Formats: sequence, structure tokens, C-alpha cells
Amino acid sequence: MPELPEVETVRVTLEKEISNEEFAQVDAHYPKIITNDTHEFKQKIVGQKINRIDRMGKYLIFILDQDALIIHLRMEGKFFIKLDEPIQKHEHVVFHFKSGRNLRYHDVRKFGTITLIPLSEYLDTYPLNQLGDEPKDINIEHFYSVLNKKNTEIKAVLLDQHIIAGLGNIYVDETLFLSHVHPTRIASSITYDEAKWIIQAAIQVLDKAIQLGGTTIRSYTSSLGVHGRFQNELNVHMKANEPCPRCQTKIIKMKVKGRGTYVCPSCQK
DNA sequence: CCCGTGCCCTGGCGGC
DNA sequence: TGCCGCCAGGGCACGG
Repeated sequence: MPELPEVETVRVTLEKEISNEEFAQVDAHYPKIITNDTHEFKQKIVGQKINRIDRMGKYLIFILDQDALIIHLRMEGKFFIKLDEPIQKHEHVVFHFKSGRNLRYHDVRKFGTITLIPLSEYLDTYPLNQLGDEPKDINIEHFYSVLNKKNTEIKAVLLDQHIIAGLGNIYVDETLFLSHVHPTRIASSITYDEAKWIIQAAIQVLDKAIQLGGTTIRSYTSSLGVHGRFQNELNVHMKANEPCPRCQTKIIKMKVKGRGTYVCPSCQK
């Protein structure tokens, strides 16, 4: 489940590995991953070079000569760099470079998406034009005024990428724990100070996770075998029945808007 | 506009 | 041991 820190880890690794590579051919073994018309996609991308790799929220953005390649890894998307060797199970899209190396998109659940959009439009086009600011760029007054109008649980608001970009299930649980806010609180009841604590906690959690290369739990590993270490820093996520690090109360697992949610019932209000 | 539900997909796990 | 059924989850389409 790559969230902002895992995607950033992938971005850094990929930029180091494949900047300046030129696309020679694309094999789409499972074409649904690519949201463009497959034929047009291949025709356009061949001959372009990777100049830079950016990230916005959980999206990776390959800056090519004419177009931006916009990638969302969803739950289990990952990349591998290989030479020409047999295709493995779950390698759905293979980008062949002129150098002879391949970039392989691997995704057990096939939920990820890859989209090619001209450089002149990509920031003003779906999906990136829908994206809210990341926690580090959020204006607190504006965020507070948005919360004020929301009649839904705070956890759902923090997961909404239109409002705030980069947080997923793990980091929302951790952010709410650090800010002492209970995930089922109705957003409009959040005070200005709590809104400020939430943003500060989100920034702190994401920064720490980026420093540690992200979180490796379940089946998710970063690209190229990189393993994050933030799982050792988790306070509540996946900690059902363990003592709260602050007050020793048992962490409970509950459902919030259908999402597995971990909370300290005593010190999150 | 706002919010809830179901869908996409497959490996892994619990239950028997 | 083997099989079945269900769950996980980000984001969108759709419906009330």
C-alpha cells in the first residue's frame, strides 16, 4: 500500500536508475493498466527520454521530452529494472529502453494506472488537477474552513486526496494518534487547534517515514528490493490489543468507512 | 453539491 | 491436506 513516503522512496530510486533512458518499445501484457489507447500510447512514448521523475501526492510523474507519464501504484504496484529475460507473473507492462534494460510494472491486484499526457496539459488535466495540497503545503486556515463544512468522519476527510494529498490508511491512523484525535470525530467538530495539530502530525509522520524509506508491511516492498523501516515506528496501525505507547490502554481495531482503523480509545478524543 | 455503496482484482488466511 | 469463501484497499462511477 504505497502512500506518499513509499512513492517518494520509489521516485528517488527510479530517478537515480533510469534518468536519461530512452523508450524503444512497450509491451502491454495487461493493457487495462494503461488508461490511454494502447496503440497511441506506444506510438507516442517510443523515442522519448526520461528527463526527470517527480511526485505529487501518491502519483509518480516521469517527465519525458513531450509528455508526462503519470503512474499510480494503488495497493501493490511496483517497478523492477531488468535485462531481457522471461516475463514473470504479474509483470503487466514492460518498457524496453534503447540501452537494452527494461522497466517492468508489476502489480498483483492490477489496480494501478499509467497515463500519458502532454507536458503542456498534465497539471491542468485529470487526475493531477483534482489533487489537494500535501500536508507540508496546506494552508491551515483553508483546511480548517474545509473541515468546518464537512459532515463526515475526520478519517474519511484525511483519506480524500482532493482535500489533502498523500495520506493513506496507515499514515492517517498514525497522524490521528499523534494529534490525539479520534478517527470517528465529525470533521466539523474539529477545532482550529486540532486542525493545526493534525497537519503538524501528518508532516512529522510523513517526513520520518521518508527518512526511513517508507513502511514495509504485508506484501508491499518498494521497487528494486528496497525495504522501508518505518513499520518499526508505528504507534497504532496493526497494533490491535497491544498497549498504547502513551497511556498503555489496549489499542483497538475498528471499521471507519469500511477501512480497518486502529485507535487508542483512551487518549484519542 | 454531498455522501454512501459497489466495483475493480487476486493472494492469503480462517474455517472445516 | 485441500478446498471454499471472504477480506484487504484507493479511487471512481453511480445513485439517492
